[in-house]
Amino acid sequence: MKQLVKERIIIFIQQCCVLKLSEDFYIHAYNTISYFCRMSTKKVRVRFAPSPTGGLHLGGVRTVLYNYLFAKQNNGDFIVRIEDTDQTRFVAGAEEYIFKCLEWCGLTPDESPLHGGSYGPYRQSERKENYRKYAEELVEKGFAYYAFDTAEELEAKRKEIANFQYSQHTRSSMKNSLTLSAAAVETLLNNHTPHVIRIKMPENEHISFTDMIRGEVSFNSSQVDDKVLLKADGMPTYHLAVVVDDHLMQISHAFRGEEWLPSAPVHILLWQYLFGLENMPQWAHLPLILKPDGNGKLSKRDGDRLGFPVFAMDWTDPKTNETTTGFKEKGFLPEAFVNMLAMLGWNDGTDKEIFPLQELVEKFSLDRVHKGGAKFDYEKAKWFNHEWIKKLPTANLQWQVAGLLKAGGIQVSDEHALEKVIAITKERCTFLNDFTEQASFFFKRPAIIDIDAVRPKWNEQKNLFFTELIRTYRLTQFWQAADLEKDFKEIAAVNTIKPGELMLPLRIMLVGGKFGPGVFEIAEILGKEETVSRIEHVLSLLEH
RNA sequence: GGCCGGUUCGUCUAUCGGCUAGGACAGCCCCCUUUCACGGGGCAAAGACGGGUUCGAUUCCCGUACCGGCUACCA
Repeated sequence: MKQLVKERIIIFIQQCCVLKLSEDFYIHAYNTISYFCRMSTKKVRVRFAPSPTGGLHLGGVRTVLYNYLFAKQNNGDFIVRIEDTDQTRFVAGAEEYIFKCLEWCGLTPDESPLHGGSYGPYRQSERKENYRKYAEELVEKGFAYYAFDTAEELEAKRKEIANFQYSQHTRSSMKNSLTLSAAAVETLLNNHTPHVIRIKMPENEHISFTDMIRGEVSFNSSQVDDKVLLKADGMPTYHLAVVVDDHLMQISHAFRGEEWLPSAPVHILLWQYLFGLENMPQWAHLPLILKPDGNGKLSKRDGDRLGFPVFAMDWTDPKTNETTTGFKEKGFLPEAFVNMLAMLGWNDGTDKEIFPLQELVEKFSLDRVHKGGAKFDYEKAKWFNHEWIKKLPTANLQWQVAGLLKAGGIQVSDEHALEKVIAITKERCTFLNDFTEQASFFFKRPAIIDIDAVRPKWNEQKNLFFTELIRTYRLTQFWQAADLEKDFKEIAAVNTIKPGELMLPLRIMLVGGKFGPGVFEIAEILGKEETVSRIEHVLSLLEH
């Protein structure tokens, strides 16, 4: 059935050609129709292809996210392929780190070096043998050539000619299989002379494709240089590797950052030469995430400079031993981090901003992804986190807060109390780490008491009030916030002191500082003994 | 410089030719709250510019400006 439709479409296209419609029309119609043909037949397979050279940038995580959302929405596979073709940039631990970040975000790959799959290996360094034959096939077909120029020679050229590019305009003056005799090339090759394989960009050819986000994008091949496909060390460059592996791994849709747009014509040509355009994945070039101030791509340095994380998790550079704080360690919830990233360049068309991952899977659509880059707004990121802390059920926060308190030397034994504490403090926590300040005093008498907030206005009358309060609290049968407040106000009235004069002292006695939830709610959770004891303690401090 | 892409409040964005241009973050003010928050209400704040097309352009087209990306045997 599908085959039949396909054949009819081809006939239609041929008729269009007979009608002498413009070439652009033909190309566009072909792209569109072949896209639909593939959509109906091919399983959705997407890939995130990071280069393990350091911390995982938030832009990278967003690319992962969009890949993931698209795959899951279409019952497809999400693959992680490690692009480690540059051996000079190998960084120990970077790969493991990437997977830890993905795990934290809850974006689990279906296939990867860690998760397995039937299209492995998933590290390009382990697929080295694959690439040379494709590069040589291109040479044989006349679409590529050997180049023997040394690094020094190239550097000299660049010095000599401003904006030098190895291209159809300059290749005739270089040392390559197009300028050298066949015998000379043969000799050089036999002598294992270091060489690369470069694509031979055709002259004045119109190259275009339909980007899922930007629509039709076109280039003229004369403007594109002869990119290296296979390096002297036998490793492929990104250009060759991405095409070969996307083909071998049956990738149906390829998402990547906008910075790749200029090299798209190289990839398209490679697809055309090697595997056929009809098998090429659909491209989507994602908008960039920009610096909040000034301009340009957001970088790790901007985070350092402006005081916010850029990496998903803490990253320690193995060379300098320097650690860069990540969103996780800063106190972000993965739900909030993912939600925030999703909204940086996408929306569902309504005013809704808070989305759990599952809902993103359902609602995500590429045609609602923005074309323009977005400046990163840390304030908004914090807002997302705050919203998620408030939204998440207490139970989901409990173990994390317990961990935080434990790190601060507080072992929580009363789970029920912790639950109550989280419930009444979470609205004032922007970061998970804020729970340390907001919750600690419930379980441990405050080490620092802001006595100066009380002392200036302290007097004997107040002293008597609190003494009486202690007496009353000791005797009370009901230890509920409402009752405690009632008793408090009654005693205040009898002593003719405004409750307002006494609330802050009580807060300081129980909390240590001017923060926290309602003071009687705090007392309720602290319990009779602890509340009375803390009041007595501060009272004794005030006597001196 | 060349090529490619982009351009709505300070920021993220809505609008798929009818706009008194909506929402959110941040800012400011008020209410609630005898802490800090949460919450509620309000204020201020935008279509880069110039041409077309159209009864009507933020929306479509073309220029210009500006911003960004790329221009490595890095990804």
